Amino acid sequence: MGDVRVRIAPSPTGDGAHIGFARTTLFNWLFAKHHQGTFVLRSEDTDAERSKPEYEEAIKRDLEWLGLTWDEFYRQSERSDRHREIAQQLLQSGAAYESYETPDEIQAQQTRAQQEKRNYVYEGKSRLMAEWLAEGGEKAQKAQTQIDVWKTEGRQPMIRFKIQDYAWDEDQNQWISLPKPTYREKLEQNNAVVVPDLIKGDTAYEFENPALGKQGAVVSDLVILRADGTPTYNFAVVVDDMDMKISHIIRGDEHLNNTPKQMLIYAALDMPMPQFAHLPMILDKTKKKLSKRRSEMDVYISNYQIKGFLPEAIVNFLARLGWSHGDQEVFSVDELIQAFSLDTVGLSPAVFDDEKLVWLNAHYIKTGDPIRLAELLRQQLVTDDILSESDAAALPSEKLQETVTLYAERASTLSEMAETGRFLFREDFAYDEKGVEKFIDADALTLLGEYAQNIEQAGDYSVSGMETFTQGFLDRKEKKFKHLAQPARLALTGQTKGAGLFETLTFFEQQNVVKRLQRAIEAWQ
RNA sequence: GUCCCCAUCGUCUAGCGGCCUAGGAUAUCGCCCUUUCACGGCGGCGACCGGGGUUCGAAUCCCCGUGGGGACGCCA
Repeated sequence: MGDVRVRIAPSPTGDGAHIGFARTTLFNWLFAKHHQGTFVLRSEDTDAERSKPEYEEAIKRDLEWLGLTWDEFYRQSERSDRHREIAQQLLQSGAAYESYETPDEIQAQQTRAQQEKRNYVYEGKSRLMAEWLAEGGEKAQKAQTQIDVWKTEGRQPMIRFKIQDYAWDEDQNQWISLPKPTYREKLEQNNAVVVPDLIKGDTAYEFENPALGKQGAVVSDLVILRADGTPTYNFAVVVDDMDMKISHIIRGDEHLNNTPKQMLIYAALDMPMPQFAHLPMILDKTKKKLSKRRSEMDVYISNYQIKGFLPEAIVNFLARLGWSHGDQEVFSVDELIQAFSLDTVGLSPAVFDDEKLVWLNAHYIKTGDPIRLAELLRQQLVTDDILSESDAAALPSEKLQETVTLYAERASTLSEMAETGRFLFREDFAYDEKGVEKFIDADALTLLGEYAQNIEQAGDYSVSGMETFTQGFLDRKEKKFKHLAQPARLALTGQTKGAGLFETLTFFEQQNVVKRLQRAIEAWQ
């Protein structure tokens, strides 16, 4: 498959990686790993308004947390000289030209389009001047005069890339046809630019031409360099992908319509095309594009981290969003790398619903390494304000591991584990009211009291030892286990649910058990 | 409005012309296990958007509808 080089190109404008981006990243990463290729991270920070260094850091942090590490890193803003250089090159070759319209004039064109109930296209006055200039003769004179006027007005030109084959002619008061740029001519088959896509197959784009009354994709001459010399997205992407020798562009579906424009730039530069693969998007529960602003759900990876999700669960979950491998649901990272292929990426968009993520997370908690989970739980206890940082740090790892074994089968997230297990680390828990009502009466209090008194005599303070001891105790009192179990659980944990009684019991020091039992009895008298 | 993409259980998906009275997972419901809660085991409910073709045969191929989504910037 040659040298596989893929990239992801986030714009650092949000608070870290969100679900959709993480999924695209994962697919790129898996593709690179599968082919022993190179995975490039490129920060598209050319939007000076919205881009911030801390956002870039947040994205890196999230990707690292997920284990999606990159081989090379670039910052688009640091490449503007190169972008200008290529823009100049296009200018020299006649594929691009200087465009002098002011924002107000463009606005006016948009308004005009709206009034005439047609799609906005760039009317191409500067384009026409460029054509005339190239033509020479009288027209060129006229064009030069116009350009000189613009210049004396102090207008700073931006640079546009030639795509359209029409322009509005003011003199004739009508749309006129222009010759197609040669690279467009070369690229088109049956008057259409065909995007070959590894996932979608071929998509043909025929362009609109108002001069011919032809409907089609709305494509105007593309602004590639703003008046201030900064590049625009569609242009910078091509230059960067070209320079970075990207072999496969794997990105969201929403970019499919950009692809013909980008292909045209490759063609104008006479550069080889990368292969394209457009992934179906991820939708929110209302079936709209998953968005940071609109979607009323967690879209940030970091939020899932805070809620106690494991990175391997998220990776596994994300992998199965739009990709499948037969009936297999659970994949280790190595299995994913092994099995991943663009051939088995689906075509339809997937709704993001975290139900299955919760299940997967529970699975990974159940099967995970207790030593690692113990440390994660330690952090979670702090995150969830159950323990102070110093108290959490002081906890012995064994106690945390014990907690993990006690609750791994009962918790879907680390946060849930920390929350349901909070009584293990704190004395100030409340008793479940319904439970007290249901299980605590005079008999239960008496039994608990006697049990508390006897417990100190238990010789073997282990799970099995306590089981034997308790059975003996109950036999003497002629009581069944069910008479003791729930009252004791309530007294020790405040809850009517939880791990086995003896496992819970032996989690504590023997004296602490007595203390907790007595405290509960006092509270219930 | 124009262009583009998509269409199987609530959700994620398998299916690439006969293996389909459509499979798995999740969610949900029931039963079992059980000191509680879970886990686990077993079972139930639940889908091929509609209409035309093509074919001996269509969830699968084609066309037309319908529905959903996306893109139409000096944002990325």
